[in-house]
Amino acid sequence: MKRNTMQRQIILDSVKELGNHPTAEQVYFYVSKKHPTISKATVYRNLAQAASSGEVSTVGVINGSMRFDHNTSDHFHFVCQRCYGLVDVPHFGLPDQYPFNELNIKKVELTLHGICDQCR
Amino acid sequence: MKRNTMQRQIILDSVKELGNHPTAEQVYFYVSKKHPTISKATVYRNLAQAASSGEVSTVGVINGSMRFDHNTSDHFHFVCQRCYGLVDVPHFGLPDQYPFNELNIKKVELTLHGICDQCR
DNA sequence: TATCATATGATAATAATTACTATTTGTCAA
DNA sequence: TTGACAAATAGTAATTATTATCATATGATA
Repeated sequence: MKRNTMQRQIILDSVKELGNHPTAEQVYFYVSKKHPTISKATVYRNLAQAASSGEVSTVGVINGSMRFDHNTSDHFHFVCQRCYGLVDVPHFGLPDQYPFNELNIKKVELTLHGICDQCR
Repeated sequence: MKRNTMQRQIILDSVKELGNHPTAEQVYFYVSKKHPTISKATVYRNLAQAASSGEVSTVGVINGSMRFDHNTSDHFHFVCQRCYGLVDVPHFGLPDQYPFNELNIKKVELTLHGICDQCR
């Protein structure tokens, strides 16, 4: 059965505290400050676990690294093609009458790609 | 200036012939049959180039590998969370009046995740 | 055909992630 | 509270996808 470890708690808290769609590496760096002996494998393991249980969500792989998201409510993303920064975009209802409704949809992922204000 | 090489041609043809959202590795395997001495780096290089020039499109990284798409017209995707198979989903118009219209959108990526018929 | 910039092939290097394993630690029952 | 044990951790090796490097080859152009 699942156990409650301090590492797990710190990792999940850190994702929330970081806020902005961090990579596993960034979570590791942040967590290391509070818990210097934590292993990178532990961070990866817990993030993967939390993602599969729905405690955090994933945005997908951007510029080679998976991006995690503390916000598990329905929303979409904008990603800058230059700096790879991520911005939340509010969810909007998708039509119900489209052909993909016959599929077994578990998750809808909508990502907008472009150049952010800072980068233009 | 850009040159027309046999390798480049074979690679682009192969993406079209394969049809179904191959990885670079799968393109390499397929291309190798026609051109046994081709280098994997050449395949990666040409796919990246073709993607940035718009000759092919990319679906994103799925299960650790970038998936390429010969279909450059506007459309969306369904990806099976078990077998990682990809299916095209017809494009539908997205609303114009949403907040993200103030952003500099170059590309809209919509991916549905679920379990495909074969896998259920 | 000579020139030269660009592409290729072969392979090394990198980066992200996962696998492995000895050790530690929550949890639960007595 | 303690003992037992399944599950998690730390540390590190291994894997996998992709990119970098560079000597050689080859399209394109004059």
